[in-house]
Amino acid sequence: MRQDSRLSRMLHVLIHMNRHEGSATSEAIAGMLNANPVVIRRTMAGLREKGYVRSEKGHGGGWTLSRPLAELTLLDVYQAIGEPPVFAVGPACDQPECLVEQAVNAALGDALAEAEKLLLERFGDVTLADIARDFDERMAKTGRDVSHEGAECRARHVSAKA
Amino acid sequence: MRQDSRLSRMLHVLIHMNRHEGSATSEAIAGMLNANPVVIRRTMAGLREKGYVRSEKGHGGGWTLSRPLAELTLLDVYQAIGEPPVFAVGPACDQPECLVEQAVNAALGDALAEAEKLLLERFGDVTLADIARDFDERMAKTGRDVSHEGAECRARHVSAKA
DNA sequence: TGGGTTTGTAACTTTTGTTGTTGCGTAAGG
DNA sequence: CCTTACGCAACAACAAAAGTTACAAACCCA
Repeated sequence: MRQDSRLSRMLHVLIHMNRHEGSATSEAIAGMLNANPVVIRRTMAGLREKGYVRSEKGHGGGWTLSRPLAELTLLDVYQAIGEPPVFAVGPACDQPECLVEQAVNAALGDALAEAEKLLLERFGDVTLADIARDFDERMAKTGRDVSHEGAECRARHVSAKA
Repeated sequence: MRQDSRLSRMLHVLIHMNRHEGSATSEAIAGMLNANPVVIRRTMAGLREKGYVRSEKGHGGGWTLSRPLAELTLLDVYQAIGEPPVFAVGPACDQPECLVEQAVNAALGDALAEAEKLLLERFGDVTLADIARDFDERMAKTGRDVSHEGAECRARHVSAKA
């Protein structure tokens, strides 16, 4: 099953936007993420509805942050993109008649629910400012900001198997 | 993203096999799960390699359990089917050059790793005998075993939205 | 007002992974 | 030797994210 990268992408964008003066167009953002402008608009729409970003049309338009990163958690962003399914494993059937399958779903569901609860709690604990701070530390170590200077991430479609 | 139902299915099968005298053919199992015999063989192959089940060809052949349910945990079964990815959300890129993306991946990865650890711990805590016991309780309440008497689960492809 | 810029959206294609299907080989048994 | 089953490879169907195309709507500036 393919993984949904929308959350990761939105986090990435928001932090870049914070380090950016003025607004960024979908085109520019798509360039940073090595992605498609329309896909960016599609995904950012959720953030706009929540009031986390604003978009403006026409000359000098684009996207701007409308609240500080310290007031945004991973959970906020996750919810803004529509709370997509967290797990790639799950029951074969949601409303089984078979009592065995009901018991299986209950056991599996309990474990998954617990893990999801923990995950969302962790998401709620981390603000985008925390991530930005981690970025600053990484940059201090490296000595320079290599983000988006040249080659973008091209490793995405490389097979994981050796 | 579509959910992987192999774990759920294998749990379902194993418990039925335990309540079954003798062996069950792929055809019969596929009937119980409302699935395809070839898919069953494909998935059960992993369980066979681990020694959890045996398969025999020819007349009277089929699949049989080769160890008690109390000695099988959800984790064992999960590993037997090849430890498929647990999460449907994940990073856009595994080896990003961008330091922002590295920081995002670190934060996201930490939360996901913690949730996965908890999930697999829970999987390790639950034996198939536990699930079978839960089934017995459900049957006691209902008064009869309605499992696979008539209609199978057909709700699978029904839209979740109202 | 007119033209270029940029978002908003719908429709369609591409891609990736699970599931389903077909076909043929092999082993077991009567 | 013929039927029953599994083993396996190759391919089709399907679902969901991502990419693409096309066009409308809003905005800014000259």
